[in-house]
This record gives sequence, C-alpha cells and structure tokens, in this order.
Amino acid sequence: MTCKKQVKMSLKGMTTNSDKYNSGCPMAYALDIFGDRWSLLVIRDMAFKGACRYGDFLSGGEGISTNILAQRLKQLEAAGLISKDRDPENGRSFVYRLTDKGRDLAPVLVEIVLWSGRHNMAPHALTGTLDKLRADPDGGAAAIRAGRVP
Amino acid sequence: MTCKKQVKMSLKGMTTNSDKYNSGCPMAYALDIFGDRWSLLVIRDMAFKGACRYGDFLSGGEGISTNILAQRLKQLEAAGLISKDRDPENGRSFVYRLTDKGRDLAPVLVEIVLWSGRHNMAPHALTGTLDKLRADPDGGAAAIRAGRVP
DNA sequence: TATTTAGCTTGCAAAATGCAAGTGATTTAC
DNA sequence: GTAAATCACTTGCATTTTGCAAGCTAAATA
Repeated sequence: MTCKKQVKMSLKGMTTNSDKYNSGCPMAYALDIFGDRWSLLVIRDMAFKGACRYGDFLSGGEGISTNILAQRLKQLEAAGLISKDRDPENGRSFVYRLTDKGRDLAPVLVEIVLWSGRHNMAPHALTGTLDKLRADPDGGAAAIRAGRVP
Repeated sequence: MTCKKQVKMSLKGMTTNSDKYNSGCPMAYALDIFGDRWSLLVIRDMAFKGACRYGDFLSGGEGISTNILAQRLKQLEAAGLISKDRDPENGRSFVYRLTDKGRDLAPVLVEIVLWSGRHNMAPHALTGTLDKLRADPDGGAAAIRAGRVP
C-alpha cells in the first residue's frame, strides 16, 4: 500500500492539510479543499443564503461549533475560495465572500442539490430554491457565479 | 445555537450516521452520505476506473486504510449508492457496483473534476479523462450513468 | 463608564482515523 | 491431500480531529 506521508504546514499556528494527498487526481485535489463535513455547508450558506458574517454561519442551521468554523474559514481562505474583509459598517465585524474560485463551484453545488432532490424522499428545506434549480439549473449556477442568491 | 443531537444507529455493530444532521437541507442530506474524505474517492474509483473489488480500492492511489474502507463500503451500501455481490468467477471475492442512485452522481463527479481542472495548476492524474470531460461533459456523465468508464 | 456584541481562542473529553497485526474462508501449488 | 497463498475483512491501540463549554479582546451601544 503506497501510503502518502502526511505533510503538515503551519499557518499561524493552524495545521492545514495542503499536500496531504498529492496523488494529482482532480477529485483528490477538490476533496483536499472541501472534502469534509463542514466546508461545503459554509459555502452553501454563502451561495444560497447570502451569509457573510461569522454569526451567520454559526446559526446556519446545522450546528457547526465555533472552533471548527474558525478553522474552516481559515482553510477556505487559504485555499482561495473565500475572502475576508473588515465590515465597513461595523468595525467589530468581518465580511466573508466567495472569490471567483469559490463561486465557480456553482455547478457542483447545483448538481449536489439536484441529486439530493432526486433521491431524498424526506421533506426538504430550501424547497423554493430546489424548484427553481430544477426548472433552470444553468440559471441557478449563473446566479451564484454572479454573486446573487438563486 | 440549535444543536441537532447526534442519533447513532447500530448496523451490525457499526455506528452509522443516518439522521445525524436532519436539517432537511438537500446539501446536508448529500454530505451526510458522502461528505467525508473517502466516500467520493471510492465512488471515483468505480466511476472513472471501473474498480469493483476490495483490493482495487485499497490500491486506488490515495492510501485508504483497510478498516476505514470496510466501514465506508458498508455505509455506501446502507445509503443505497453501491451494491455488493459474490464474484461468480472467484468464490472468495465480492463485486461492488454503483447502483442507479450511485451512478446518478455522475454530473456531480464530472463538475468536481472540471472545477479542479480549472483551478489546480499542479500536474494532473486522469489527464486523458479530464480532456474528454472538458470536450464533452454530458457525454462523460452519460457514460458513467450507463456504467461505462468515460 | 459599564454592558453588550462580534469574532474568535483555549482546554479538555469524546469520537474518528490510521497503522499494524491477525482471522477465516477459499483457492492454487505441490 | 496437505501447505501455502490470496482475498476480504476485523481487532487493538496510538494519534488526530471534532465537539462542547468557557473565556478573552476589541468595538459599539447604553
């Protein structure tokens, strides 16, 4: 079994996992960045709900804990999917936004939602969004790409 | 913070996480099933490389450990994404295959690969596949849906 | 000036993961 | 027909990651 050694990089005291699995496979590259329970939920909150502040994500519905959220935001920023800026309206707040690279995940997000819509028989949240995406998947992806909520 | 209590279900001594996060969100439903480091890599091996035996996944390139692989295969089977049958050619072997629900992930897989292709500047594995998917994404997804490797 | 708010950090317990070694049922080799 | 090899796991234990609760700092509000 070829076992890739785990290379840890220190990023301000945080251990991140760049290069953790350097097989060169596109799927592995992607999963290195968002292949965990929480990253895509944070991105979902931004893309589908317009969330942009720390507190928005904390109350995003799934119950992420605050230390994990802080860590994920750093990782996503380090991976270039989101940006972090001071809130001009409120000096103690920051505004997180999807970068081009992050918004470019739009088709991935849309396809995941459509897949769940096809296979999850339990009642859905985001039903309005799901219906819109079903009617016009490309339009939904385009909206996310444009920085709007679909 | 509304914290969903973690409900553990025993499945032959295995603890699975159905209903772990029952927010009803389509994204959360999907991530409940494949929102971890390994599940999508197993599915990738099946969809893009035609892997179907335990040993194929073990030597899939990323170095999954055997206990985790066994666990993931059970979870994916429990979630209805893959099936497990005896190998008619070899009595000590089993054959794992994507179900309809699993193959229906094709567009998700394709979009992830395309996204990585756009943003990963390091040299890729699966380059031939990536080129084909770029040239004809829908054809690639259709191939996976039909049970062929694209 | 005192309190509240927003965004974290820290400490510790619990759970998941990784590694190595072992098990049991075939199947091939001698 | 017995011995070795193969395949698909399981088990035990160390390490890592996660979850929970409490605390901390800077800015805004009362």
